[in-house]
Amino acid sequence: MTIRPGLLALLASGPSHGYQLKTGFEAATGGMWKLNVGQVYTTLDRLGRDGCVVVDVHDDQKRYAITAAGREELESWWQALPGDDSPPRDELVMKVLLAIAAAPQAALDVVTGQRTALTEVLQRRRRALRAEARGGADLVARLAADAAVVRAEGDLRWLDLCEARLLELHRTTEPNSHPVTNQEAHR
Amino acid sequence: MTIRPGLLALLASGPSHGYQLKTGFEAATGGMWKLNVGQVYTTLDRLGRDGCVVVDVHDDQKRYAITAAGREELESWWQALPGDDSPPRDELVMKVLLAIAAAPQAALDVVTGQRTALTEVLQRRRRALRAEARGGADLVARLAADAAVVRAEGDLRWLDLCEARLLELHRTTEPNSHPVTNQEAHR
DNA sequence: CGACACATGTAACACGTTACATGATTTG
DNA sequence: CAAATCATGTAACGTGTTACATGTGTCG
Repeated sequence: MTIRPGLLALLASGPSHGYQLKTGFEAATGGMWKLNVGQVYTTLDRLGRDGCVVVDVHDDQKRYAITAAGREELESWWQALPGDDSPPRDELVMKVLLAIAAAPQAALDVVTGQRTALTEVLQRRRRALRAEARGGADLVARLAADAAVVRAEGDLRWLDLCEARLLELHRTTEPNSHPVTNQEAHR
Repeated sequence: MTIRPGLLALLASGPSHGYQLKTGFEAATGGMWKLNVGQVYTTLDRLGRDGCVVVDVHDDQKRYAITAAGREELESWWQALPGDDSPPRDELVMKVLLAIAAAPQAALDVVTGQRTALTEVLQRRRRALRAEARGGADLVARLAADAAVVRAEGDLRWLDLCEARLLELHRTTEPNSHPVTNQEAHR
């Protein structure tokens, strides 16, 4: 994900300079996404090159302001569905699919390993969520915690599905003692 | 996500050359991830530089083989939990959080817009999943379709949560007057 | 023959990450 | 005064994306 639309979003409510955008971005994402300031400036350069922002210098400081083109690009981003154009490319999914392709009988190990690890993560995230609810955390922090929990729950459900399908496959393909071409199985 | 561990996974079941890895990778991911061959070669170069693979030339063709160091890196990858080290950085989450920060009153529009679009995507994915189940598609394709459905369902549940929280916030911060109908805004 | 898959690359660009350089202002 | 924050950058690197160059082999 690019910070480019994020900068446009922040600029939509008024011009500011680079450092302000950095702190604003980090605040908006609840501190989950720490930015290197350098990246902000290079991205602002590209935005300027593309006509999405304009600069005016005042008192040795640069103020960046969004343009009509910038608002247009931002509006498209608000409406665009993430991952609609590009396929999932989800790392967990890729890992399991590659495990199946590379070492079918080891794929189950990967699935169960991921599941036990993810289960712990989920418990931790649920605890964090409850703590925030009790502590009266701000909206952003709570929504982020919710997203993390929902994501982990979905991943776990999918891993269960993977296990079921893999077990079914093993039952049907090797009822007993079938010498699969796959001997080594990493180490 | 990097293709680097994917190449190692494919090489774990035997040496092959670049083009073979490209087609193998695409096959393993059910055609969801199309590779440019050039990327395979540059990644193999780096893997060679890092001692994860070795090359031997035969008949004008290069065969890449995984090394012990490569198997080690691969094993770490199998066990590593995606996104455990790095925060979520989920684009949908970032979009909503940035909308809240940049234009609180427009955030509800973004949420509902995303939800209606996502609902359609989910229906489409469910249809695709049923079609694959009927058509007896292969394991990889079905698991990928399952993942897409589970992901969309989770995102939708989270968007519902966002809407509820935002509505609650609007009720408490602007007690009367605006009855929260979420048209227009932005601009 | 001509199109297409096989096979190996290089070049240019966008973007994220890390690190570093430079100076002003604020504050303990 | 020293350290932290504010403010603006540059450089190097990994990686993904797109495009292009250059051959061989195969098949209709």
